[in-house]
Amino acid sequence: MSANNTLSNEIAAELRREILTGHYREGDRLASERDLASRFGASRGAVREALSQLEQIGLIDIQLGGARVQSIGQARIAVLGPLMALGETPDSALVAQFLQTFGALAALTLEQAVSRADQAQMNRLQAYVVELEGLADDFAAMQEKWREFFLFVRDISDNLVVQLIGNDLKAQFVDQVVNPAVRPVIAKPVMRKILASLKQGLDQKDSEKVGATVRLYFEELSLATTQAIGQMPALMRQKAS
Amino acid sequence: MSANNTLSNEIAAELRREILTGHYREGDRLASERDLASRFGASRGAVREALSQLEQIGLIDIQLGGARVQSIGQARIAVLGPLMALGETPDSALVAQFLQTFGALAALTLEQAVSRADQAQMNRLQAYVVELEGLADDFAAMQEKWREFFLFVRDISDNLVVQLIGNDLKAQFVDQVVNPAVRPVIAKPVMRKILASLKQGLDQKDSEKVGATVRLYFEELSLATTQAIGQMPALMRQKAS
DNA sequence: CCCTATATTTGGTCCGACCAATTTGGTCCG
DNA sequence: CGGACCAAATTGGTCGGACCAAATATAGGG
Repeated sequence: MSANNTLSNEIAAELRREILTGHYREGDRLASERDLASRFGASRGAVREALSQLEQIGLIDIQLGGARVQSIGQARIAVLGPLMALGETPDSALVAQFLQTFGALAALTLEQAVSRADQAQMNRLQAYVVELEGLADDFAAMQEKWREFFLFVRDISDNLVVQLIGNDLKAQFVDQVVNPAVRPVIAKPVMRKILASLKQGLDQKDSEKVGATVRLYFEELSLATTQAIGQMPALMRQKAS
Repeated sequence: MSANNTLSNEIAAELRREILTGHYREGDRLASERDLASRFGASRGAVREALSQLEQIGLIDIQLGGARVQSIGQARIAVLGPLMALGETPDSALVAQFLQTFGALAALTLEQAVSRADQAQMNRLQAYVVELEGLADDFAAMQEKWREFFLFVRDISDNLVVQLIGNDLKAQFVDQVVNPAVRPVIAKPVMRKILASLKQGLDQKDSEKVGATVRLYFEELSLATTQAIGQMPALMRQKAS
Protein backbone atom coordinates (compact mmCIF):
# COMPACT_ATOMS: atom_id res chain seq x y z
CA MET A 1 0.00 0.00 0.00
CA SER A 2 1.89 2.97 1.30
CA ALA A 3 5.43 1.98 0.51
CA ASN A 4 8.58 3.30 -0.99
CA ASN A 5 10.44 0.76 -3.01
CA THR A 6 12.77 -0.33 -0.24
CA LEU A 7 11.90 -3.27 1.93
CA SER A 8 12.72 -1.55 5.19
CA ASN A 9 10.28 1.21 4.31
CA GLU A 10 7.57 -1.33 3.63
CA ILE A 11 8.19 -2.99 6.96
CA ALA A 12 8.14 0.36 8.70
CA ALA A 13 4.88 1.25 6.97
CA GLU A 14 3.26 -2.02 7.98
CA LEU A 15 4.34 -1.81 11.61
CA ARG A 16 3.34 1.84 11.71
CA ARG A 17 -0.07 0.93 10.38
CA GLU A 18 -0.50 -1.76 12.99
CA ILE A 19 0.43 0.60 15.79
CA LEU A 20 -1.76 3.42 14.54
CA THR A 21 -4.75 1.13 14.14
CA GLY A 22 -4.44 0.00 17.72
CA HIS A 23 -3.01 -3.48 17.37
CA TYR A 24 -0.88 -2.72 20.38
CA ARG A 25 -1.53 -1.01 23.64
CA GLU A 26 0.77 1.60 25.05
CA GLY A 27 3.76 -0.06 26.69
CA ASP A 28 3.37 -3.35 24.86
CA ARG A 29 6.56 -4.97 23.75
CA LEU A 30 7.03 -5.33 20.05
CA ALA A 31 8.26 -8.67 18.74
CA SER A 32 12.03 -8.96 18.80
CA GLU A 33 14.02 -7.93 15.77
CA ARG A 34 14.75 -11.55 14.98
CA ASP A 35 11.09 -12.52 15.18
CA LEU A 36 10.05 -9.59 13.02
CA ALA A 37 12.74 -10.49 10.52
CA SER A 38 11.43 -14.01 10.18
CA ARG A 39 7.83 -12.77 10.09
CA PHE A 40 8.53 -10.39 7.21
CA GLY A 41 10.94 -12.74 5.54
CA ALA A 42 13.60 -10.08 5.84
CA SER A 43 17.00 -9.68 7.38
CA ARG A 44 17.54 -8.21 10.80
CA GLY A 45 19.23 -5.23 9.20
CA ALA A 46 16.14 -4.29 7.24
CA VAL A 47 13.97 -4.69 10.33
CA ARG A 48 16.36 -2.60 12.37
CA GLU A 49 16.18 0.24 9.88
CA ALA A 50 12.41 0.06 9.93
CA LEU A 51 12.32 0.13 13.73
CA SER A 52 14.75 3.03 13.71
CA GLN A 53 12.25 4.97 11.64
CA LEU A 54 9.44 4.22 14.03
CA GLU A 55 11.58 5.26 16.94
CA GLN A 56 12.42 8.58 15.36
CA ILE A 57 8.78 9.48 14.87
CA GLY A 58 8.17 8.57 18.50
CA LEU A 59 5.93 5.58 17.96
CA ILE A 60 8.19 3.11 19.72
CA ASP A 61 10.96 3.27 22.26
CA ILE A 62 13.81 0.89 21.56
CA GLN A 63 15.76 -0.29 24.56
CA LEU A 64 17.99 -3.15 25.44
CA GLY A 65 15.22 -5.40 26.63
CA GLY A 66 13.03 -4.78 23.61
CA ALA A 67 11.04 -2.14 21.76
CA ARG A 68 7.95 -0.76 23.47
CA VAL A 69 4.98 0.89 21.81
CA GLN A 70 4.38 4.48 22.84
CA SER A 71 1.22 6.50 22.99
CA ILE A 72 0.32 8.28 19.76
CA GLY A 73 -0.07 11.42 21.82
CA GLN A 74 3.65 11.34 22.54
CA ALA A 75 4.69 10.88 18.94
CA ARG A 76 6.12 13.40 16.50
CA ILE A 77 4.52 15.25 13.63
CA ALA A 78 5.67 12.57 11.22
CA VAL A 79 2.86 10.27 12.33
CA LEU A 80 0.20 12.66 11.08
CA GLY A 81 0.56 11.72 7.43
CA PRO A 82 0.27 7.99 8.00
CA LEU A 83 -2.49 8.63 10.52
CA MET A 84 -4.56 10.58 8.05
CA ALA A 85 -3.82 8.15 5.27
CA LEU A 86 -5.33 5.27 7.23
CA GLY A 87 -8.86 5.48 5.97
CA GLU A 88 -9.91 6.13 2.43
CA THR A 89 -11.64 9.30 3.60
CA PRO A 90 -9.45 11.79 5.42
CA ASP A 91 -10.44 12.39 9.02
CA SER A 92 -12.22 15.71 8.73
CA ALA A 93 -11.54 16.68 12.35
CA LEU A 94 -7.84 16.11 11.85
CA VAL A 95 -7.81 18.03 8.60
CA ALA A 96 -9.59 20.90 10.30
CA GLN A 97 -7.00 20.96 13.06
CA PHE A 98 -4.36 20.86 10.44
CA LEU A 99 -5.64 23.88 8.59
CA GLN A 100 -6.18 25.87 11.76
CA THR A 101 -2.66 25.12 12.87
CA PHE A 102 -1.30 26.02 9.51
CA GLY A 103 -3.29 29.22 9.71
CA ALA A 104 -1.89 30.15 13.10
CA LEU A 105 1.64 29.73 11.80
CA ALA A 106 0.89 31.54 8.55
CA ALA A 107 -0.57 34.41 10.54
CA LEU A 108 2.54 34.56 12.68
CA THR A 109 4.86 34.71 9.69
CA LEU A 110 2.77 37.34 7.98
CA GLU A 111 2.82 39.46 11.12
CA GLN A 112 6.58 39.22 11.25
CA ALA A 113 6.89 39.81 7.52
CA VAL A 114 4.82 42.98 7.70
CA SER A 115 6.90 44.18 10.62
CA ARG A 116 10.18 43.82 8.83
CA ALA A 117 9.26 44.30 5.15
CA ASP A 118 10.76 47.17 3.20
CA GLN A 119 8.70 49.26 0.83
CA ALA A 120 9.34 47.11 -2.23
CA GLN A 121 8.32 43.99 -0.37
CA MET A 122 5.20 45.68 0.95
CA ASN A 123 4.29 46.65 -2.61
CA ARG A 124 4.76 43.08 -3.73
CA LEU A 125 2.56 41.83 -0.89
CA GLN A 126 -0.17 44.26 -1.83
CA ALA A 127 0.14 43.25 -5.46
CA TYR A 128 -0.44 39.65 -4.44
CA VAL A 129 -3.70 40.57 -2.75
CA VAL A 130 -4.85 42.40 -5.86
CA GLU A 131 -4.05 39.35 -7.92
CA LEU A 132 -5.96 37.20 -5.48
CA GLU A 133 -9.00 39.43 -5.80
CA GLY A 134 -8.98 38.78 -9.51
CA LEU A 135 -8.98 35.02 -9.10
CA ALA A 136 -12.10 34.63 -6.99
CA ASP A 137 -13.67 32.39 -9.61
CA ASP A 138 -10.82 29.98 -10.19
CA PHE A 139 -10.31 27.75 -7.18
CA ALA A 140 -7.11 26.08 -8.36
CA ALA A 141 -5.49 29.30 -9.54
CA MET A 142 -6.37 31.01 -6.29
CA GLN A 143 -4.95 28.13 -4.27
CA GLU A 144 -1.70 28.39 -6.19
CA LYS A 145 -1.59 32.15 -5.76
CA TRP A 146 -2.09 31.83 -2.00
CA ARG A 147 0.77 29.37 -1.96
CA GLU A 148 3.04 31.82 -3.78
CA PHE A 149 1.94 34.55 -1.42
CA PHE A 150 2.86 32.62 1.68
CA LEU A 151 6.15 31.47 0.21
CA PHE A 152 7.00 35.10 -0.33
CA VAL A 153 5.84 35.92 3.19
CA ARG A 154 8.02 33.14 4.53
CA ASP A 155 11.07 34.54 2.77
CA ILE A 156 10.46 37.99 4.16
CA SER A 157 9.77 36.86 7.70
CA ASP A 158 12.93 34.76 7.69
CA ASN A 159 11.58 32.61 10.51
CA LEU A 160 13.43 29.32 10.36
CA VAL A 161 11.37 27.67 13.09
CA VAL A 162 8.08 28.17 11.31
CA GLN A 163 9.65 27.27 8.01
CA LEU A 164 10.84 23.93 9.30
CA ILE A 165 7.50 23.18 10.91
CA GLY A 166 5.95 24.09 7.59
CA ASN A 167 8.22 21.60 5.85
CA ASP A 168 7.10 18.93 8.25
CA LEU A 169 3.43 19.74 7.89
CA LYS A 170 3.71 19.87 4.15
CA ALA A 171 5.35 16.48 4.08
CA GLN A 172 2.52 15.11 6.19
CA PHE A 173 -0.39 16.87 4.64
CA VAL A 174 0.26 17.77 1.03
CA ASP A 175 2.50 14.91 0.05
CA GLN A 176 0.70 12.13 1.85
CA VAL A 177 -2.95 13.01 1.74
CA VAL A 178 -3.54 13.59 -1.93
CA ASN A 179 -7.18 14.48 -2.17
CA PRO A 180 -7.77 16.33 -5.42
CA ALA A 181 -11.46 15.58 -5.00
CA VAL A 182 -11.76 17.88 -2.01
CA ARG A 183 -12.56 21.38 -3.17
CA PRO A 184 -13.47 23.61 -0.28
CA VAL A 185 -15.71 26.48 -1.28
CA ILE A 186 -15.62 29.77 0.55
CA ALA A 187 -18.55 32.06 -0.16
CA LYS A 188 -17.51 34.91 -2.38
CA PRO A 189 -18.69 37.70 -0.07
CA VAL A 190 -16.68 36.19 2.76
CA MET A 191 -13.62 35.88 0.59
CA ARG A 192 -14.07 39.40 -0.65
CA LYS A 193 -14.26 40.65 2.90
CA ILE A 194 -11.14 38.75 3.89
CA LEU A 195 -9.13 40.09 0.99
CA ALA A 196 -10.35 43.61 1.66
CA SER A 197 -9.33 43.33 5.28
CA LEU A 198 -5.98 41.93 4.27
CA LYS A 199 -5.38 44.77 1.83
CA GLN A 200 -6.37 47.32 4.40
CA GLY A 201 -4.07 45.77 6.98
CA LEU A 202 -1.19 45.85 4.54
CA ASP A 203 -1.89 49.47 3.65
CA GLN A 204 -1.65 50.40 7.30
CA LYS A 205 1.25 48.05 7.94
CA ASP A 206 -0.91 46.74 10.76
CA SER A 207 0.65 43.40 11.60
CA GLU A 208 -2.01 42.53 14.14
CA LYS A 209 -4.77 43.10 11.64
CA VAL A 210 -3.22 41.04 8.85
CA GLY A 211 -2.54 38.26 11.34
CA ALA A 212 -6.14 38.23 12.48
CA THR A 213 -7.30 38.24 8.89
CA VAL A 214 -5.16 35.27 7.96
CA ARG A 215 -6.43 33.38 10.99
CA LEU A 216 -9.94 34.17 9.86
CA TYR A 217 -9.19 32.96 6.35
CA PHE A 218 -7.88 29.64 7.55
CA GLU A 219 -10.82 29.32 9.90
CA GLU A 220 -13.15 29.68 6.94
CA LEU A 221 -10.99 27.35 4.88
CA SER A 222 -11.14 24.82 7.66
CA LEU A 223 -14.91 24.97 7.82
CA ALA A 224 -15.25 24.74 4.06
CA THR A 225 -12.86 21.82 3.88
CA THR A 226 -14.67 19.94 6.61
CA GLN A 227 -17.88 20.41 4.69
CA ALA A 228 -16.27 19.33 1.43
CA ILE A 229 -14.95 16.17 3.02
CA GLY A 230 -18.39 15.45 4.42
CA GLN A 231 -19.76 15.49 0.91
CA MET A 232 -16.99 13.39 -0.52
CA PRO A 233 -18.40 9.94 0.23
CA ALA A 234 -21.54 10.78 -1.73
CA LEU A 235 -19.48 11.75 -4.72
CA MET A 236 -17.40 8.65 -4.48
CA ARG A 237 -20.48 6.49 -4.26
CA GLN A 238 -21.86 8.20 -7.30
CA LYS A 239 -18.59 7.70 -9.10
CA ALA A 240 -18.47 4.02 -8.22
CA SER A 241 -21.89 3.25 -9.67
CA MET B 1 29.88 15.55 22.68
CA SER B 2 26.26 15.25 21.79
CA ALA B 3 25.85 11.52 21.67
CA ASN B 4 23.71 8.73 22.92
CA ASN B 5 25.67 5.69 23.84
CA THR B 6 25.21 3.87 20.56
CA LEU B 7 27.82 4.18 17.86
CA SER B 8 25.35 4.91 15.09
CA ASN B 9 24.00 7.84 17.08
CA GLU B 10 27.47 9.21 17.54
CA ILE B 11 28.15 8.95 13.84
CA ALA B 12 24.85 10.63 13.09
CA ALA B 13 25.64 13.42 15.54
CA GLU B 14 29.04 14.03 14.01
CA LEU B 15 27.80 14.08 10.43
CA ARG B 16 24.89 16.27 11.47
CA ARG B 17 27.29 18.68 13.10
CA GLU B 18 29.43 18.82 9.99
CA ILE B 19 26.45 19.54 7.78
CA LEU B 20 24.99 22.17 10.10
CA THR B 21 28.31 23.96 10.43
CA GLY B 22 28.58 24.25 6.69
CA HIS B 23 31.21 21.67 5.83
CA TYR B 24 29.17 20.79 2.79
CA ARG B 25 27.30 22.83 0.26
CA GLU B 26 23.81 22.03 -0.82
CA GLY B 27 23.83 19.22 -3.34
CA ASP B 28 27.26 17.93 -2.37
CA ARG B 29 27.65 14.21 -2.33
CA LEU B 30 28.40 12.67 1.01
CA ALA B 31 31.14 10.06 1.16
CA SER B 32 29.91 6.58 0.38
CA GLU B 33 28.71 4.33 3.16
CA ARG B 34 31.82 2.21 2.81
CA ASP B 35 34.11 5.23 3.02
CA LEU B 36 32.26 6.61 6.02
CA ALA B 37 32.43 3.21 7.67
CA SER B 38 36.20 3.07 7.30
CA ARG B 39 36.53 6.70 8.37
CA PHE B 40 34.61 6.13 11.60
CA GLY B 41 36.06 2.69 12.12
CA ALA B 42 32.55 1.28 12.08
CA SER B 43 30.58 -1.22 10.12
CA ARG B 44 28.42 -0.28 7.17
CA GLY B 45 25.36 -1.17 9.19
CA ALA B 46 26.12 1.40 11.84
CA VAL B 47 26.78 4.05 9.20
CA ARG B 48 23.57 3.16 7.38
CA GLU B 49 21.53 3.66 10.53
CA ALA B 50 23.20 7.00 11.09
CA LEU B 51 22.50 8.11 7.53
CA SER B 52 18.93 6.93 7.89
CA GLN B 53 18.53 9.31 10.81
CA LEU B 54 19.92 12.21 8.82
CA GLU B 55 17.62 11.41 5.95
CA GLN B 56 14.56 11.38 8.18
CA ILE B 57 15.29 14.86 9.50
CA GLY B 58 15.71 16.04 5.95
CA LEU B 59 19.39 16.88 6.07
CA ILE B 60 20.41 14.46 3.34
CA ASP B 61 18.71 12.70 0.48
CA ILE B 62 19.83 9.12 0.02
CA GLN B 63 19.57 7.75 -3.48
CA LEU B 64 21.11 5.01 -5.46
CA GLY B 65 24.03 7.05 -6.71
CA GLY B 66 24.89 8.41 -3.29
CA ALA B 67 23.64 10.61 -0.48
CA ARG B 68 23.34 14.31 -1.18
CA VAL B 69 23.32 17.12 1.35
CA GLN B 70 20.16 19.17 1.41
CA SER B 71 19.56 22.76 2.36
CA ILE B 72 18.85 23.33 6.03
CA GLY B 73 15.80 25.28 4.96
CA GLN B 74 14.30 22.09 3.60
CA ALA B 75 14.93 20.06 6.72
CA ARG B 76 12.50 19.04 9.43
CA ILE B 77 11.97 20.37 12.91
CA ALA B 78 14.32 17.77 14.31
CA VAL B 79 17.33 19.78 13.16
CA LEU B 80 16.45 22.68 15.42
CA GLY B 81 17.77 21.08 18.58
CA PRO B 82 21.16 20.19 17.15
CA LEU B 83 21.26 23.55 15.39
CA MET B 84 20.71 25.46 18.61
CA ALA B 85 23.10 23.23 20.51
CA LEU B 86 25.97 24.08 18.17
CA GLY B 87 27.35 27.03 20.04
CA GLU B 88 27.75 27.32 23.78
CA THR B 89 25.38 30.27 23.75
CA PRO B 90 21.93 29.65 22.28
CA ASP B 91 21.20 31.67 19.18
CA SER B 92 18.95 34.35 20.60
CA ALA B 93 17.20 35.00 17.28
CA LEU B 94 16.34 31.34 16.98
CA VAL B 95 15.14 31.15 20.56
CA ALA B 96 12.96 34.19 19.96
CA GLN B 97 11.41 32.59 16.89
CA PHE B 98 10.92 29.49 18.92
CA LEU B 99 9.01 31.22 21.66
CA GLN B 100 6.89 33.21 19.25
CA THR B 101 6.00 30.06 17.41
CA PHE B 102 5.20 28.29 20.60
CA GLY B 103 3.06 31.24 21.56
CA ALA B 104 1.10 31.16 18.33
CA LEU B 105 0.30 27.51 18.86
CA ALA B 106 -0.49 27.99 22.54
CA ALA B 107 -2.86 30.81 21.61
CA LEU B 108 -4.58 28.59 19.09
CA THR B 109 -5.11 25.79 21.57
CA LEU B 110 -6.38 28.16 24.21
CA GLU B 111 -8.86 29.66 21.75
CA GLN B 112 -10.13 26.21 20.93
CA ALA B 113 -10.14 25.20 24.57
CA VAL B 114 -12.23 28.20 25.56
CA SER B 115 -14.63 27.48 22.73
CA ARG B 116 -15.29 23.93 23.80
CA ALA B 117 -14.75 24.02 27.57
CA ASP B 118 -17.61 23.16 29.90
CA GLN B 119 -18.30 25.14 33.05
CA ALA B 120 -16.10 23.04 35.30
CA GLN B 121 -13.19 23.35 32.92
CA MET B 122 -13.72 27.10 32.63
CA ASN B 123 -13.62 27.34 36.40
CA ARG B 124 -10.40 25.43 36.50
CA LEU B 125 -8.87 27.68 33.85
CA GLN B 126 -9.83 30.74 35.82
CA ALA B 127 -8.43 29.18 38.96
CA TYR B 128 -5.11 28.74 37.20
CA VAL B 129 -4.96 32.42 36.37
CA VAL B 130 -5.64 33.30 39.99
CA GLU B 131 -2.84 31.00 41.05
CA LEU B 132 -0.56 32.61 38.50
CA GLU B 133 -1.32 36.03 39.88
CA GLY B 134 -0.12 34.85 43.25
CA LEU B 135 3.22 33.67 41.90
CA ALA B 136 4.44 36.89 40.34
CA ASP B 137 7.53 36.85 42.53
CA ASP B 138 8.70 33.30 42.00
CA PHE B 139 10.00 32.83 38.48
CA ALA B 140 10.45 29.05 38.66
CA ALA B 141 7.08 28.42 40.30
CA MET B 142 5.32 30.61 37.77
CA GLN B 143 7.04 28.84 34.90
CA GLU B 144 5.85 25.52 36.24
CA LYS B 145 2.33 26.83 36.73
CA TRP B 146 2.18 28.11 33.18
CA ARG B 147 3.27 24.69 32.03
CA GLU B 148 0.47 23.05 33.99
CA PHE B 149 -1.96 25.57 32.62
CA PHE B 150 -1.09 24.85 29.02
CA LEU B 151 -1.10 21.11 29.58
CA PHE B 152 -4.63 21.47 30.85
CA VAL B 153 -5.50 23.69 27.90
CA ARG B 154 -4.08 21.11 25.57
CA ASP B 155 -6.24 18.40 27.08
CA ILE B 156 -9.37 20.50 26.71
CA SER B 157 -8.66 21.62 23.17
CA ASP B 158 -8.01 18.04 22.11
CA ASN B 159 -5.98 19.23 19.13
CA LEU B 160 -3.71 16.37 18.12
CA VAL B 161 -1.89 18.33 15.46
CA VAL B 162 -0.74 21.03 17.83
CA GLN B 163 0.01 18.45 20.48
CA LEU B 164 2.35 16.56 18.19
CA ILE B 165 4.06 19.73 17.04
CA GLY B 166 4.43 20.60 20.70
CA ASN B 167 6.07 17.25 21.33
CA ASP B 168 8.52 17.95 18.56
CA LEU B 169 9.29 21.44 19.73
CA LYS B 170 9.71 20.27 23.28
CA ALA B 171 12.13 17.59 22.19
CA GLN B 172 14.14 20.20 20.31
CA PHE B 173 13.95 23.04 22.74
CA VAL B 174 13.49 21.86 26.27
CA ASP B 175 15.36 18.59 26.11
CA GLN B 176 18.30 19.73 24.01
CA VAL B 177 18.93 23.31 24.99
CA VAL B 178 19.27 23.11 28.71
CA ASN B 179 19.90 26.65 29.81
CA PRO B 180 19.04 26.97 33.47
CA ALA B 181 21.08 30.16 33.53
CA VAL B 182 18.60 31.98 31.31
CA ARG B 183 15.95 33.63 33.45
CA PRO B 184 13.82 35.95 31.40
CA VAL B 185 12.28 38.73 33.45
CA ILE B 186 8.96 40.24 32.53
CA ALA B 187 8.17 43.50 34.28
CA LYS B 188 5.53 43.02 36.95
CA PRO B 189 3.11 45.62 35.63
CA VAL B 190 3.20 43.99 32.22
CA MET B 191 2.63 40.57 33.68
CA ARG B 192 -0.18 41.89 35.83
CA LYS B 193 -1.82 43.40 32.80
CA ILE B 194 -1.48 40.18 30.84
CA LEU B 195 -3.00 38.11 33.60
CA ALA B 196 -5.81 40.60 34.07
CA SER B 197 -6.59 40.50 30.36
CA LEU B 198 -6.45 36.73 30.40
CA LYS B 199 -8.82 36.56 33.33
CA GLN B 200 -11.19 38.99 31.70
CA GLY B 201 -11.14 37.03 28.47
CA LEU B 202 -11.93 33.83 30.32
CA ASP B 203 -14.78 35.50 32.22
CA GLN B 204 -16.32 36.53 28.92
CA LYS B 205 -15.43 33.28 27.20
CA ASP B 206 -13.88 35.49 24.57
CA SER B 207 -11.63 33.12 22.66
CA GLU B 208 -10.23 35.85 20.47
CA LYS B 209 -9.22 37.90 23.46
CA VAL B 210 -7.51 35.09 25.33
CA GLY B 211 -5.69 34.14 22.15
CA ALA B 212 -4.43 37.67 21.66
CA THR B 213 -3.39 37.81 25.30
CA VAL B 214 -1.39 34.62 25.06
CA ARG B 215 0.32 35.85 21.93
CA LEU B 216 1.19 39.01 23.78
CA TYR B 217 2.56 37.04 26.70
CA PHE B 218 4.86 35.01 24.50
CA GLU B 219 5.91 38.12 22.67
CA GLU B 220 6.99 39.61 25.99
CA LEU B 221 8.59 36.34 27.01
CA SER B 222 10.48 36.26 23.74
CA LEU B 223 11.79 39.78 24.26
CA ALA B 224 12.75 39.05 27.84
CA THR B 225 14.50 35.84 26.87
CA THR B 226 16.44 37.50 24.10
CA GLN B 227 17.60 40.06 26.59
CA ALA B 228 18.50 37.41 29.16
CA ILE B 229 20.57 35.52 26.62
CA GLY B 230 22.35 38.72 25.69
CA GLN B 231 23.46 39.08 29.27
CA MET B 232 24.49 35.47 29.63
CA PRO B 233 28.07 35.70 28.30
CA ALA B 234 28.89 38.27 30.95
CA LEU B 235 27.65 35.98 33.66
CA MET B 236 29.57 33.06 32.26
CA ARG B 237 32.72 35.11 32.10
CA GLN B 238 32.21 36.11 35.68
CA LYS B 239 31.65 32.54 36.66
CA ALA B 240 34.80 31.37 34.89
CA SER B 241 37.09 33.80 36.71
C1' DC C 1 32.48 16.73 -29.63
C1' DC C 2 28.76 13.45 -29.04
C1' DC C 3 27.18 8.96 -28.37
C1' DT C 4 27.71 4.23 -26.84
C1' DA C 5 29.48 0.08 -24.54
C1' DT C 6 31.96 -1.39 -20.58
C1' DA C 7 33.86 -1.28 -15.86
C1' DT C 8 33.35 0.59 -11.36
C1' DT C 9 30.89 2.45 -7.60
C1' DT C 10 26.87 2.75 -4.68
C1' DG C 11 22.86 1.80 -1.97
C1' DG C 12 19.71 -2.20 -0.39
C1' DT C 13 19.65 -6.62 1.44
C1' DC C 14 21.05 -11.00 3.38
C1' DC C 15 23.62 -14.24 6.47
C1' DG C 16 26.09 -15.65 10.40
C1' DA C 17 28.46 -14.31 14.32
C1' DC C 18 29.89 -12.00 18.82
C1' DC C 19 29.21 -9.00 22.91
C1' DA C 20 27.14 -6.80 26.85
C1' DA C 21 23.01 -5.81 29.11
C1' DT C 22 18.52 -7.15 30.12
C1' DT C 23 14.89 -10.35 30.92
C1' DT C 24 13.38 -14.58 32.36
C1' DG C 25 13.00 -18.69 35.02
C1' DG C 26 14.06 -21.36 38.70
C1' DT C 27 16.08 -22.09 43.18
C1' DC C 28 17.02 -21.38 47.74
C1' DC C 29 16.29 -19.15 52.05
C1' DG C 30 13.65 -16.87 55.69
C1' DC D 1 4.10 -18.21 51.03
C1' DG D 2 7.01 -14.36 49.68
C1' DG D 3 11.23 -12.30 48.55
C1' DA D 4 16.09 -12.35 47.44
C1' DC D 5 19.48 -14.44 44.59
C1' DC D 6 21.68 -16.81 40.65
C1' DA D 7 22.11 -18.95 35.99
C1' DA D 8 20.30 -19.46 31.29
C1' DA D 9 17.95 -17.59 27.40
C1' DT D 10 16.79 -13.40 25.01
C1' DT D 11 17.62 -8.94 23.06
C1' DG D 12 19.59 -4.87 20.94
C1' DG D 13 24.16 -3.11 18.92
C1' DT D 14 27.84 -4.11 16.05
C1' DC D 15 30.83 -6.45 12.89
C1' DG D 16 32.49 -8.63 8.43
C1' DG D 17 31.80 -10.45 4.13
C1' DA D 18 28.84 -11.26 0.33
C1' DC D 19 25.45 -10.55 -3.63
C1' DC D 20 22.34 -7.82 -6.60
C1' DA D 21 20.44 -4.13 -9.45
C1' DA D 22 20.75 0.48 -10.55
C1' DA D 23 23.46 4.44 -11.21
C1' DT D 24 27.81 6.54 -12.23
C1' DA D 25 32.22 6.95 -14.24
C1' DT D 26 35.34 5.57 -17.90
C1' DA D 27 37.05 4.37 -22.23
C1' DG D 28 36.24 3.91 -26.94
C1' DG D 29 34.40 4.71 -31.55
C1' DG D 30 31.93 7.58 -34.74
